[in-house]
Amino acid sequence: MSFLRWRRQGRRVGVSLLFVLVGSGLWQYQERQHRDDYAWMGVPSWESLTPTSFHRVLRNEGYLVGWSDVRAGALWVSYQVEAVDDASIGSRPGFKADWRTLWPIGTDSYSGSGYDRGHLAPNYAIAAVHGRGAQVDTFLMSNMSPQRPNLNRQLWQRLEEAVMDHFAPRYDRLQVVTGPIYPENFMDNALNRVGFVEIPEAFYKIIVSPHPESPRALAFIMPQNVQGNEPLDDYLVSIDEVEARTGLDFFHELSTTRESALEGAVQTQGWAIEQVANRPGRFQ
DNA sequence: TTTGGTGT
Repeated sequence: MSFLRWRRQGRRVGVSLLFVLVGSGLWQYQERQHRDDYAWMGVPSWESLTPTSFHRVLRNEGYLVGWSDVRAGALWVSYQVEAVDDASIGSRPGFKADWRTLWPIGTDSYSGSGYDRGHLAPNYAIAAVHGRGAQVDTFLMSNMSPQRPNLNRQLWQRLEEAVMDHFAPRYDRLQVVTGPIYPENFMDNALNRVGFVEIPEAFYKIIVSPHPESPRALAFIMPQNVQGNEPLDDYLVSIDEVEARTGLDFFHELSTTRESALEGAVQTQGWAIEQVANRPGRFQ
């Protein structure tokens, strides 16, 4: 190879490298922007890196998913909502498999199990706020978690309705993080699955009014076995409690003082939860 | 039906 040709090739490699660097820089920038739009103060991270807390972030229209390959389920979903004027949404799209999970989780994987395909990012709220494309994405099987019918159709539904009809109108915008809770010892529950999907023992939902100066938050943990007509405020917990049960660290970009103020205790002032705590469900 | 499954 002549010296000139070698130099030309070198330049080509240099240009290609430049493209890769600029391209991946842009991609990372956009990824960062996207995450900021959907996850106030950072996507949930693990408090210590264990096989059960490791997750990959799946991007969808309207919400993000933290997917665990070990659980074959989501550890969290993150999205934002605001009050909407028009309550009507499109009809329910069909459930869809999600090839990104690698696990073969089909739309019929839950049938006959006694568990519902419970939405983590909810159909109604995502559709009403983020549109039809986002609504379709909520029916990905990666957004489903095995949920007992009495929880999914009643207590959990009442909580999701309270988010849109009662909490969202009180503030400009809400950040919601929600997901499953598994037994403390992985081996105790490792084989308790619907198909490949591990069955949680409870679910959490964190609702934040992301005011820069004085953020406010509510957190709930609801177990699988409920009647469905219980008062919502029976299930209030601190965010610290959710972190202890999940091994996740929420809103880690907050300063230490802000984080402990927001997460250390149950603080219901401003939410008027007593007005919705006993509102009946739509599907008795 | 702002949630779903079952059976056709």
